[in-house]
Amino acid sequence: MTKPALRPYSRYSREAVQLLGRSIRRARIEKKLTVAELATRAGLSRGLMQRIEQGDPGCGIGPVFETAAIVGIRLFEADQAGLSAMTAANDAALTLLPRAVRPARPEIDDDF
Amino acid sequence: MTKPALRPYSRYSREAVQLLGRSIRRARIEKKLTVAELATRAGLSRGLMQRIEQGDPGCGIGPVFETAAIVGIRLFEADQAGLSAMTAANDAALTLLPRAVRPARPEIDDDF
DNA sequence: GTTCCATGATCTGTTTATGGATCAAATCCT
DNA sequence: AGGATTTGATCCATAAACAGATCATGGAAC
Repeated sequence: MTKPALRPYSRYSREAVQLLGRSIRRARIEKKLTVAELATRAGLSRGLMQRIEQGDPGCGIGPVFETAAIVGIRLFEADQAGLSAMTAANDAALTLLPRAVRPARPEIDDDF
Repeated sequence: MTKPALRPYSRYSREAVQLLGRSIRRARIEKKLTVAELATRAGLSRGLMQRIEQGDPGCGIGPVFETAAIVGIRLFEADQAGLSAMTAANDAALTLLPRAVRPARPEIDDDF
């Protein structure tokens, strides 16, 4: 009896998390780093490091991104400057949008 | 007295998490979705949805990636097929690497 | 083959995230 | 401006993540 998933993640996001984890593992091995070594560098436990590499969706996004950065994986295909630029652009776009959303009426069709 | 961060995240990973969160927010508003609506679709609470958009590194990577996917943000700039391809390529590369890492000797230089 | 060590898995206790409710403030629409 | 509602923030109870230790297995180097 396999444990049912607590949350029904979509295939896309599940695969994305796993890809990131396995990419970290690959980069770690190529750099000849031990799981324990990488965990220490990232400031987390070996157990968590293993879960990250296995693609556990329950892992905090902070620790995952941190280890990815340490082994040299670029997020959003951008370096530090690139991230700042994207952030600025995104924030600029946000100022042009309404702050609160008024959901479109479901268009009730109740006269028949 | 401000609360010291539990974990010292690098600027890069911190900014990456924030960028993802604010990108989700932007996409959500552009799609005219309410925080509550998006939370429901993703199967999580409104409170967590807010933290995700604020770039809280403590949020699970699963919920974050899931909401990103729902609002149409592509992870690793790849669609479903792209993710599968990248996963396959990565796994192939992994088979060529040693499974266990033997850390390089510190190269002790003790004869002088 | 033998030895050493990395890895995988499991357990326990503590910390933290998360859900759900609530309230005030901000904002959108008429 | 007025009314409705989204949003932001906070609180509490519970579930889950995380750290740390331990044991068994398997791979790497010799």
